[in-house]
Amino acid sequence: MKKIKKILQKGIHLLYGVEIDKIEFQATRKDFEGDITIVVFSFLKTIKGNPVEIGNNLGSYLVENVDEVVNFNVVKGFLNLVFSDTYFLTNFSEIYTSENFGFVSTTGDNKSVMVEYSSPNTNKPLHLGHIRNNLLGYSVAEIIKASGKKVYKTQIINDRGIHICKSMLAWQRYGNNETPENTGLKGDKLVGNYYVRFDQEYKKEILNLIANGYTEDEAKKQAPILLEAQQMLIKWEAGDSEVVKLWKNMNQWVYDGFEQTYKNLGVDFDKNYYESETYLLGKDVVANGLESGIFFKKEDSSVWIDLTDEGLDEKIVLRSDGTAVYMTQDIGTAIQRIKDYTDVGGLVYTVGNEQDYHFKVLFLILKKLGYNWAENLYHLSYGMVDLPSGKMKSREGTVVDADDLLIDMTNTAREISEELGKLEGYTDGEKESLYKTIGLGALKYHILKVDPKKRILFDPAASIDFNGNTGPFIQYTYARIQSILRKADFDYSATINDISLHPKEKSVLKQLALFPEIIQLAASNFSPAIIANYTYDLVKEYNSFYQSVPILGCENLQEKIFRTQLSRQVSEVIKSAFQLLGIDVPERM
RNA sequence: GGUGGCAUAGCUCAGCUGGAUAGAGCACCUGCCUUCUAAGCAGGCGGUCCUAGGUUCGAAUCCUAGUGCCAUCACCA
Repeated sequence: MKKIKKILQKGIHLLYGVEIDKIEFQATRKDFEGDITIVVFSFLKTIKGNPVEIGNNLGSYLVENVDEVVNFNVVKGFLNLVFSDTYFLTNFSEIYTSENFGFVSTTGDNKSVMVEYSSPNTNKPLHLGHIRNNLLGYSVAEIIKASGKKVYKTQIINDRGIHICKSMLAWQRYGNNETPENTGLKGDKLVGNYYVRFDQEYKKEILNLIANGYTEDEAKKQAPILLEAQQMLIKWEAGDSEVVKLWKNMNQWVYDGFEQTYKNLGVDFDKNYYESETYLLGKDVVANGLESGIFFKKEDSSVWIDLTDEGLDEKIVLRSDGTAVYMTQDIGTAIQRIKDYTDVGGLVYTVGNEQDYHFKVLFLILKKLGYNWAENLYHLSYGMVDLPSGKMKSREGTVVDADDLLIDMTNTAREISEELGKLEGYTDGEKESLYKTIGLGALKYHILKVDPKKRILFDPAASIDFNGNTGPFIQYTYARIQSILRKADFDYSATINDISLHPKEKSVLKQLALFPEIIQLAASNFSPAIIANYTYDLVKEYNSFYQSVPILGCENLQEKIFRTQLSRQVSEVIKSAFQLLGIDVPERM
């Protein structure tokens, strides 16, 4: 492409005596003949004349002077160039023989990136919203890795605060010493139940107080159970051994439960941070910033930062009683991370778009504190997952539970597979693992294919599709290719360079060649959706090719070899692309 | 009210830094399993790209204003 650009510039100079440094190439649209299109319109400012005539002149010049260009045509102001089959075949053999096609290996020059995702509260189980968060964060981490940077995956566990005390208190009052062991419940589910229980009791007490003449606002503040929870938080901060013991116990239950869900979901972390361990550092930093004048203190001794010059408000960073707020601990956590990993030059936060403002402020504060890495902070902000009934609310029980959803998806995959009945010879264990691969593939693809910043409407009643633009469709194509490769019991390692290409082969080839730039594009946009949509297009092209021409049944050996190689390469790219999305591919289905 | 995001086919979504007649899937209707896996392929139906202006040879895409939905503007996290 660079070569053509150079020659074209030379040609323009020769024919018209002017210099043009910006020349744009684009893939030729399907309905026209050609491979690459140059838009002649954009030259009209420097070259006066009829665009069609200019196109014809430049086209002839290129055909004469560039070996790879064998033909051209001009439609209106569009110059379509036709490339030789040799060019495509050479291109393919480079792709076919390259190791990890499309992936850029990590080099020492690039600063590492830390990607934060998941970051749950430890008072309730994970739900569909967390699933989107986890899938996005995990996938973006994989994509950045593939684009050539070292990546650390991390989460911040929100293990302190009033919400934790609520579950603790309800368990103390109504728990009868229930444990995950003696109930058989997952730890996060057990704790979540008591969080809901707290809310029920709290609401009862409010109604009671209102009946006794309190206003609603008063009742909400004066309910005994809430006061008791607040007492508990104070005791926790003071290090009360009884409370801390209970806290550790119940948090551990939750961690064990999360562990299982993460494992089922197929995500992992290199390092966990706990809010209870970083908020103190945040407080120190605020104290220093107060001395250097970045923050200021109000009469009630709360500490603030003034961001009105940046078009934002004043924002609190420390309460009047000296305790930390959300912002305080986030400042501390960020700094702690760079301390722990000195090679990290930037942080990515996977957090819902309801916190856009928070992160804008956080990034500004860190910049004002003078950290050079503060230039490389990115809030991977994504839209909420809403149900037809509206927002999901844990306290009201209107959530789609993560574990339940994973089981549902596996069940659906099982039903469909059994109906199709293509798995003779598979053991029960192999089947179950396949159902999980397919079910999870459907769910993950369904969520990842949409642009992160858009909100998703999830209807549990209308089940996720397994046909069309879906994970299983792509997995199916992969499995089909594997089946061909299993049957290809001949040597297809030779390099093919002198056959004439079928249009369908050419389309597949063009789509394949895009993979490296797609990875870079997805990385710079932090968007798994770009990978998903690319893969879908590739698979569509391949299936069309598959149905139009024979592969193993091909009579010409050269063509047979080439088509087998092409199929294999497509399956490799599917596998790589799905790896970036955290989706497995099956050998059969 | 201030700020930010979103708005494309009945539904779910693509459409890259402006380019040709706006594309897929689902749903609905036709065809295709005697050949490498039909979770597939080929075709049909379906559009005021929210509205109105502007910039440009050219706008779904950029700018301005408006409308609608969502989020946010807490000594909650």
